[in-house]
Amino acid sequence: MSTTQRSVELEQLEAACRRHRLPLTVQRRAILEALVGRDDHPTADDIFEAVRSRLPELSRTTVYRVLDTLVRLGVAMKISHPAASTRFDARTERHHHLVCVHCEKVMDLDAPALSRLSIPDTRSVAFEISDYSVHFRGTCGACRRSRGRGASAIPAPPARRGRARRRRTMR
Amino acid sequence: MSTTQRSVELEQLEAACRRHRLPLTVQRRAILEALVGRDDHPTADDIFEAVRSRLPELSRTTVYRVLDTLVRLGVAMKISHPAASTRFDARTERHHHLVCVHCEKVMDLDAPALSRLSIPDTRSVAFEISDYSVHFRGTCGACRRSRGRGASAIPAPPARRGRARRRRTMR
DNA sequence: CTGCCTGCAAACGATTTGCACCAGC
DNA sequence: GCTGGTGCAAATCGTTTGCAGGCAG
Repeated sequence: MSTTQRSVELEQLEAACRRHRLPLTVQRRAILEALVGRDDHPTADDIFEAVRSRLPELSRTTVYRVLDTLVRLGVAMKISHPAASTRFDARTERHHHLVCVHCEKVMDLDAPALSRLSIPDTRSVAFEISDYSVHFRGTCGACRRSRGRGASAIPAPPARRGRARRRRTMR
Repeated sequence: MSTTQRSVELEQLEAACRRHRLPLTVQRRAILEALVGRDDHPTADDIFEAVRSRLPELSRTTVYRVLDTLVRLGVAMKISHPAASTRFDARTERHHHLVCVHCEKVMDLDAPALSRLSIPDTRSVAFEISDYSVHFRGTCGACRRSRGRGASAIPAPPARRGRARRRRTMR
């Protein structure tokens, strides 16, 4: 799918770069494209792995820097997540998340009713709300199957992900 | 406030420890007390600093381990936050958060209407929802004042917090 | 007693920074 | 050509782990 078709997001990036007089580099395009192409809320390292095949010279540092730029340009978002590493999302319209407390997977949830909540009055704390999202915690299908009903009140700690072991002589 | 008065949370901890046959150590008490005593959603390191004055022997490792235990016992929660380090909260009932996108401060928001949302149907994705919270993004009073209305679409990166520089010869 | 817990030091993983070079515009 | 971007290596920060005692029950 799509070598020629430019996604809406890519056009948003071009516009934003022009507006802020930031160069539209190959890396910025490629990283945004990789982010748009998936809905699993990847970490910076996930993106690095994904883009590497097309841009072998790419460095992890650049991925961090570009993702940060995309967020500042409003083309991507960091999503709130209790896990160690930050996850990103190219969907910037209002939507909600299902977070599995066992494996920490995040799924998108579109629920029009939830996207029309009345914004609470926060003038007393001088907070100006610009947007919101609802986070649902629970157990995903896979974890439900793999743990049966006997699950204790103490959930097992989620498996650590790591960056697929490379570097460092691993002795 | 309270050298003698035991908070509800402390009693919950005692009960939970007894139930799971876990020893009720000084550190567990002290750390939970520190967490209960504040509403700014501290990081593990914030707690470490806070408890150190009373327990000078305390190690950072223990803080991490105890916070993790408190979460597993259901006496505290990790809160979802886009920032690097995990933040904790001793309020375990359903409530909501205001997160400043500039300074990353988190404020609690009680809004009974928001706590009675109808749970969406997630059977199609086999996800079992156990609880939820609403995250509002926006600008807090302090940041609003310190940045005037001319604030560009590019928010400044939030100041890094760090752990108040200690260790490492700092050359 | 016995097992879980703590402190310490070191390992680790995620992210940032300093610097020299390179690429959009 | 100027300005900001990128790659590399090393530094940092947050968090976890291995191991030798210690303490609650």
